[in-house]
Amino acid sequence: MNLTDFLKNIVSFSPEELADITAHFEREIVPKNQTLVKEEQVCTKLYFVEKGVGRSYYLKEDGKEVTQWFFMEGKFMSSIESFFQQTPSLYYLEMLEESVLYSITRENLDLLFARYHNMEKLGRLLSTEMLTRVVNKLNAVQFQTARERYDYMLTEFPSISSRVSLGSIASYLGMTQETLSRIRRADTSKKS
Amino acid sequence: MNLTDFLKNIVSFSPEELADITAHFEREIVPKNQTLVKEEQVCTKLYFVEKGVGRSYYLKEDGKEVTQWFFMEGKFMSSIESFFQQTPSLYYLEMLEESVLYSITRENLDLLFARYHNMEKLGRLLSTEMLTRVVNKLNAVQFQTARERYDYMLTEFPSISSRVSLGSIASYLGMTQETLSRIRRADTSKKS
DNA sequence: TTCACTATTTGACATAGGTCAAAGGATACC
DNA sequence: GGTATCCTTTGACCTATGTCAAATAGTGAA
Repeated sequence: MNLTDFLKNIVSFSPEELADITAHFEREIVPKNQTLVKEEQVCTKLYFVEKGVGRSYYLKEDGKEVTQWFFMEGKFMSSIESFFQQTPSLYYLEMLEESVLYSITRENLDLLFARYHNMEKLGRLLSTEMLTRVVNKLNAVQFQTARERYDYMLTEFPSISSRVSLGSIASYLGMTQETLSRIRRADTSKKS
Repeated sequence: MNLTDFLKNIVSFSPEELADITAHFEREIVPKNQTLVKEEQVCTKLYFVEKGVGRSYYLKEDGKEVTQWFFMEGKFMSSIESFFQQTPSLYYLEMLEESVLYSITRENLDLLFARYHNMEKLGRLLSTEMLTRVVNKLNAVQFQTARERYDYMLTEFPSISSRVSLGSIASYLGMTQETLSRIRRADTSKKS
């Protein structure tokens, strides 16, 4: 999914708007396991994932990584609160595969928000969409069994299990990797 | 917190914009325990809570109510996905106290979004703010003990415990009311 | 191919918080 | 003011999932 097509599908930008907007993004190719933002740093960019997968995570007091979200192709990725409030990030951002990203700085994004009414609209729509996704996860995490949470995740991120390590997925789902491993075992024995 | 002041604090609207925007809202006074939206209905309005407290909740298969969110004075309240996608609501909305609300329909809101660039900006800012709140709750619910989740809630909704029933709060926090009751007991014995 | 390292699976056991049931307390209605 | 109803607390017991430790399987570098 490329950036221009993605934007066109959400808001009907004029060709001029679209050209100006995309001109403010910078293409970046980053290797597997690249960290984009560390905890405590201010996140200076918003990224569009054209190719690859990323995740945000934080470290618990005991040093364990907890995945907060996965960012697949065709999604925007950032440490949202840090990026928008320009405060130190609570999260790390990293790419889990070699990836093609389009990045935009806060200043340029603000400039586009101010310049184009349609751009604000895009921001509003993407942010309500993300909100409903997070609410879905919240409901899954809060009231479902480990088993059901795993099923929820497969609908939210269908291709994830083959692309991302067990431990990253388990912490995203709020369970240990042992538990996730046992769930998968139950699955394979059932379906064979 | 009244609507005009609230709006002014977020985006610098001109007086004309502000007057036109607020003119599209309707003041409603609703009694305690009034249901605004039922499950399966499309939520037709977005509400601003001037006075009172509301909550959204859904019913689990076993019929138990699960509180999804509380809406205090000075916040917007709706079944967001239903309102924006015009799909049947997964949630009930109800007011837990006698309340003063300002409501706007989807058509009027869309009209204002289209008419004022600043209005889109307001929508974007409110929606990212809500997103960070939901993310905070998600982190609390997913990785904290019952005790810590209770503390999180007191920072998010400081006055809630005296205004809302134990059961509503417990389900919001993803625990049973028995557990919440035990936490509170531990609190009072500690602090005396 | 082998070695070294990392990721996953499995087992035994521990525990936070759930369930069920009953007893108090508080509230509201007649 | 009494009684019905609802809300909160308490107790006894149970279960899903966590913890810890070890075995096994995968993967990449040389």
